[in-house]
Amino acid sequence: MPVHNSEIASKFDHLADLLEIKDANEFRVRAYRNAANTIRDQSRSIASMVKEGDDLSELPDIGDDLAGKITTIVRTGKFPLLEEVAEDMDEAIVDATRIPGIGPKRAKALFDMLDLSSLDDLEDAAEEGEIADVSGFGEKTQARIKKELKQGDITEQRFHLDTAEDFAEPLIAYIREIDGVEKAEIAGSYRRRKETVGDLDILVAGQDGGAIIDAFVAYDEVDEVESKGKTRSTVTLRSGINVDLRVIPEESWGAAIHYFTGSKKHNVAGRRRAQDRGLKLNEYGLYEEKSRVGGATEDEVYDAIGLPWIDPVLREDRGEIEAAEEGDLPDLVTLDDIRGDLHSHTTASDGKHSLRQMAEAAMDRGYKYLAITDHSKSQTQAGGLSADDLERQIDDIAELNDGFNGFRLLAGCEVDILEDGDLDFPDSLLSKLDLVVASIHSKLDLDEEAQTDRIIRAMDSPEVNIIGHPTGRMLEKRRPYPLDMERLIEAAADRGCALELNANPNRLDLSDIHCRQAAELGVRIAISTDAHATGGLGNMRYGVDQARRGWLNRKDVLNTLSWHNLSRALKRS
DNA sequence: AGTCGCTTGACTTTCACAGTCCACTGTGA
Repeated sequence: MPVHNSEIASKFDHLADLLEIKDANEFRVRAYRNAANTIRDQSRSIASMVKEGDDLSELPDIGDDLAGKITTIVRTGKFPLLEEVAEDMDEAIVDATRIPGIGPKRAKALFDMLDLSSLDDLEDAAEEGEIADVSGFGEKTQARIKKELKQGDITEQRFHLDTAEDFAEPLIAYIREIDGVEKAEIAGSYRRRKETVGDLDILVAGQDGGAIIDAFVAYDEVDEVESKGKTRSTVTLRSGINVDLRVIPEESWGAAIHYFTGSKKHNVAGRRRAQDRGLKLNEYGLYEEKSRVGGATEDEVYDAIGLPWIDPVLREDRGEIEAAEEGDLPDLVTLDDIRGDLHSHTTASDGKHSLRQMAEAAMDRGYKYLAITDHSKSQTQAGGLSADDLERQIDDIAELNDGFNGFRLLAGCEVDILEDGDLDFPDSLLSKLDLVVASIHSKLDLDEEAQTDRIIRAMDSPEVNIIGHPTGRMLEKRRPYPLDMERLIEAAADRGCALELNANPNRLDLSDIHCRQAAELGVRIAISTDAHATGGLGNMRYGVDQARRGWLNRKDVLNTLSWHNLSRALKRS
């Protein structure tokens, strides 16, 4: 099985982590991180590029040396340098850097000075008050470590949806080829398109379960077989993700896929309805008394409990059953409804591709428009544009647009919201743009009231069309900054300002729940990829999935509008 | 250390802030 891009990228990132802890040359560390980003952003499979003999050093930030290392990883699955560096290192130090405020230097210092070997050790040391005694550490740091470790979500491993797909899609393709497999599908939160996935639940319809499972555990990414029987098996893949496989007879398919898709609460509600109708619903089928009366398809299951089929993205018991009963299920937005992307970056700031390259990639996706929204001047580390740079970019975009037919680049900016809610550029400049996204990138630690006020003040400017990644969360990595979302959404509604649903699978910010709240108050949502390279535009589908989980219709989503209607919608005053 | 554009060497994100050592370092965006 070919090595996935994400696997190569995380090997490089892992090496960078270890080197950083070892206090290696910072440029060396950065070389690996840059390469990891390049690899992750590639829409083509690096493994297949190696197979076809493509020159990897053509890729940005990849030279002869890294091209060689990548080739080795693809051919052998091994990365000798990483193994060598990891040999005398404690992985727990890497885990400790996930504690906010603890980076490689401090983690290493703590583990060395206190002779620790696990996060549990670290927690004990914090409890005992030993950390405050280490030079460079004090009471505050100790209290923070104690608090973060107590919350306990540091080590729980969930996978972002895109990473899970990397592992799941080849696996399900493999399973479908196994002799005797009639049907195979991934259920669970993966099918519900939840933003992170804990493990993969795979359902197979087939006769000879034993043989099917033998073939399943022979999949070459299987690292460990935890259990293995005639109807079910649990394994861990080398990526660390757990996979549960269940084999059922085809006549149980509908009941089983319904059951394994969940959510648990949705299932409980469904079973209750079955009971009310004198039926019993379980994973094998629908039963009246002792006799089976259905369950071959999901339609049959829902029909038996008096409901139309409900899309998996809605199955959270958040009112979908009542809505189905009333014939009031939402007409969910689809990827085909999307006419363009309203947040992207170019080489002018921290993107990887030019205006023209981004435009062509957007046209290839069938879009009618793409907004270029490079960073503003305060974002120095992201190469933020000066006012002059932005003026020039506006001209460049106008010139490019003259050459396009039926497509339009929108001149925009992702302007920083400063601490007091002022914008990084004056309205006089922003008014020259087609569209303005305003985002927070600094001062993430303000209290709830200040942070909420700050964003609302930014929305007071009539030039601001969209608030970018509104809560600042990074899935599994950074909690949202404290915000009064209700007040924020109301303020957005009052001002006719849209909120972004950032489609990057590391963010998916807004959450499904906030999307729904916003739409209920009439706030439009922009589903935007925040692409930093042409490949990043492909993340749109994750945003659409999230929007669907948030019950959004086509009309709730800003970038389903034609340019003609969008340009009118962007005029706030 | 590694890339890139040039052939032998220049360049690689910058800056504010918290926290502890009150001048400095590490962290995080």
